[in-house]
Amino acid sequence: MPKEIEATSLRDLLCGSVNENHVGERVSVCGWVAKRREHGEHLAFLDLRDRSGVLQAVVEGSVDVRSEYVVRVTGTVTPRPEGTVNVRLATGAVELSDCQVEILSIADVPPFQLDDRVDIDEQVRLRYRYLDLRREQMQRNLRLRAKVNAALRRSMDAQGFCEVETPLLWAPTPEGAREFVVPSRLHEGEFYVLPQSPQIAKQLLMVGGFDRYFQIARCLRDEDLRADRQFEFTQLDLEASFVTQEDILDFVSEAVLDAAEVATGARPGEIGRMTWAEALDHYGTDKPDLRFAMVLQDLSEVFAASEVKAFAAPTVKALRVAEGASFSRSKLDALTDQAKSLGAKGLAWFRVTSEGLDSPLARFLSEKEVAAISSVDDAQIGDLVLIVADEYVEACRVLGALRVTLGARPVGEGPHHYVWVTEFPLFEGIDEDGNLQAAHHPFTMPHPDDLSLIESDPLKVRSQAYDLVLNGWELGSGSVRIHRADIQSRIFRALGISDDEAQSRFGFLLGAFKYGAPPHAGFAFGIDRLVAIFAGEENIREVIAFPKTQSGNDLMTGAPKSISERQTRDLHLRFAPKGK
RNA sequence: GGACCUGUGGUGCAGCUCGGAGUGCACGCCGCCCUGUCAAGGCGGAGGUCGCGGGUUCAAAUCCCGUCAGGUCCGCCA
Repeated sequence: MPKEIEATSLRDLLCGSVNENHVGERVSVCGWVAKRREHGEHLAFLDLRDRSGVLQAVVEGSVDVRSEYVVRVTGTVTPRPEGTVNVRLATGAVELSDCQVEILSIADVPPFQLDDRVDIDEQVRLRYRYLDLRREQMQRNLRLRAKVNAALRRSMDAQGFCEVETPLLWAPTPEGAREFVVPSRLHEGEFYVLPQSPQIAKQLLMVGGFDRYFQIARCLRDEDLRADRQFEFTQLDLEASFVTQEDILDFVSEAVLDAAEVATGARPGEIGRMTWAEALDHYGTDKPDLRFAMVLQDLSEVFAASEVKAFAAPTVKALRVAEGASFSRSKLDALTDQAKSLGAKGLAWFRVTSEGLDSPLARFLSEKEVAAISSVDDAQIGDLVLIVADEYVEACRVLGALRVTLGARPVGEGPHHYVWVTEFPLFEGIDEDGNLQAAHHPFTMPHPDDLSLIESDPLKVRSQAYDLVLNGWELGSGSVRIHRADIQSRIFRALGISDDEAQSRFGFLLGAFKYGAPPHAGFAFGIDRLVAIFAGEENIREVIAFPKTQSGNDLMTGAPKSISERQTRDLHLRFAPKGK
C-alpha cells in the first residue's frame, strides 16, 4: 500500500479517503466517535469522524465507547454486504470489519450535538469553539480560508512581490480608527499601539527600496463590531513603487481572481469599473451590489416646479420595485420608517395599477408627474415606485439603502460581481473644528485634474483612491500616495494640520520622504470578508477560528479580563475611580 | 451613545396576546432489549432558579420597570 501523505505512526488513512480501492487491506484510522449504533451484544456500528469525513466500523460484540471518544480503529476494508451500501456517505460502499478498537481518549458528553441535526445557538458554539470547529461547516470554511491565503501568496510571489512583516507594536498616530493601546513596562507612562493597518510602515518600505511589498497582515481597530467587522481582521496588504493606479488595479485584480479561481473553481472575468459619482448616482452607495439592477432614477427636473410640498427639494430620486404594488400598507409603513431612520423626511410610494397611480399623494400630481412616475425605469402595472426628495447625497443614500433592503439576496446566492469604484472624493465633510476631513487618509494623491481646486473648492476634489467591491461588500481600498512635499503641505493645510502637528504625528514618515521617495501606490483588502463571501456566510465570524462577540467578548477565554496587581504595577497603571 | 429582536431541562423549539400547579414536542443523555444499522428501532428513566433583580397581583415563564448576555442595524470604522 503506498503511504498516504496523511499517514502517521498511528494511522494509515484518513477516514473519508477509504474507498473500494483499499478493499482487502488491513488499515488503521484515527478519529472521534460520531455515532454508535448497538445491536445487542453481538454487533455494533461505529461512525468514525476525522477532518476528511466519516467511516463506518463494524464491531462484533459490544463496545464501550461513547460519542466523541477518540479512538484508533484497526480493521479490514470490506465491501458492504448487498443492500447495506449508504449512498449518502462518501465512504458508504465500504466499511472496516474485524475491528480492533483502541481508546486514545475518553470524552464527556458534549454540550451540544455535533451532527448538525439542529442549529446551535452561536453563543453556545463560541463558548465551546473547539468543539464547534470539529463540525463540517467550520472545517470547510477554515480550510477554504487556508486555500485562499495560499493562492494569494502564490499570486503575489508570481507577480514579483516581496513579503515583509511589519511591527505589531507601533507608535500612536491619532488619526482615523481608534487604536488598541499597549502600556510600556520599561517606559513609565508611555504606550505602543497595535496597528490599525500597516499603512505608514509599507510606505516606509517604499522609501526603503522594496518596490513591490505585500503582507497577509493582521489589523486591529478598537471600533464597534458588526457582522463584517471584528476588532482584529486580516488583510492582503500591498504597496508598489514607480506605478500608477492602473498598475495597482492590475496587481490586485490578478490576486483576487487567482483566489477566486482556487475558491470557486472558476476564474471570474475582468473586473468592471465605475466612478464613485456613478455608484452614488445609480446605486446610492459606494459599495453597490450589482447582482441585481434596480438603478436609481432622477426625477428632479420633472418635479422642479411641483405643487407637491413633499417634493420641494434639490433632488427627487425614484426607485422601481418590480411587483411591489402588492406590498401591504404595513410593509410600506415599515419602509417609510426605515427611510426616516436613515434621515429622510419621508418616503412617497406609488402603486402602478391599471387604473393609474395608487398613492395618498396621487391626487396632487400633475399629468406630467403621473406620466413620469408611471414610466420610471420602465415600470409595469403591478410595480411600485418609491420616491425620496432631499439634498442630492441624502436622497441617493436613502434610496440606496431601500434598494438593498428590497433587492439584495443572501450572500451565498447569485454570481460574484466584482467592481472597482474609482475617483473617490479627497475630502468628505467638515469636522467640529471647521476643518476638512480626509475621505481615505491624508497621504492620498488628488486627481491630477483637480489639483487647482484644493484651496478653491476642496469638496469637489477627486482623489486617486479606489475601492474593490464584491456583491455589496467593501473588500478593500487603496490609493496613489503623495510623494511630493509641496502637494502634501497643501493637503495638510486643507485638513487644518499645522506643520508642527504634522511633524509630531507623522514626522518619521515626512522625514523619510526627504531622502528620495519614489512615486508609490497601494491597496489592502479584507481576507475575512472575501472568504466569507466565497463560503456563502453572512458573517465573518464563520470564517474565523476564535472570533469575538459583538460586544468584544471572547466567550471561550472570558477575555477581556482583569490583570493581576503585579502586572498593573509593572505597567505603571492606576485605575480612576468608577463613574464619571 | 441609540433602535429593534432573542434568552424556557444538555441542545433546538412551542407555551407569553388573553396571568391560574414547570405543561408539551424533537434531539441528546442514562438503563434494559435487539445480529446489518447509518436521523437505527422497542421499552423504561433522569434531568428546570422559565437569564438575573425588583414591581403589580390572591396568583407571574406570561404584565410593568431595571439589568446582564447574544444577535442585526444606526452612530463609529482616516
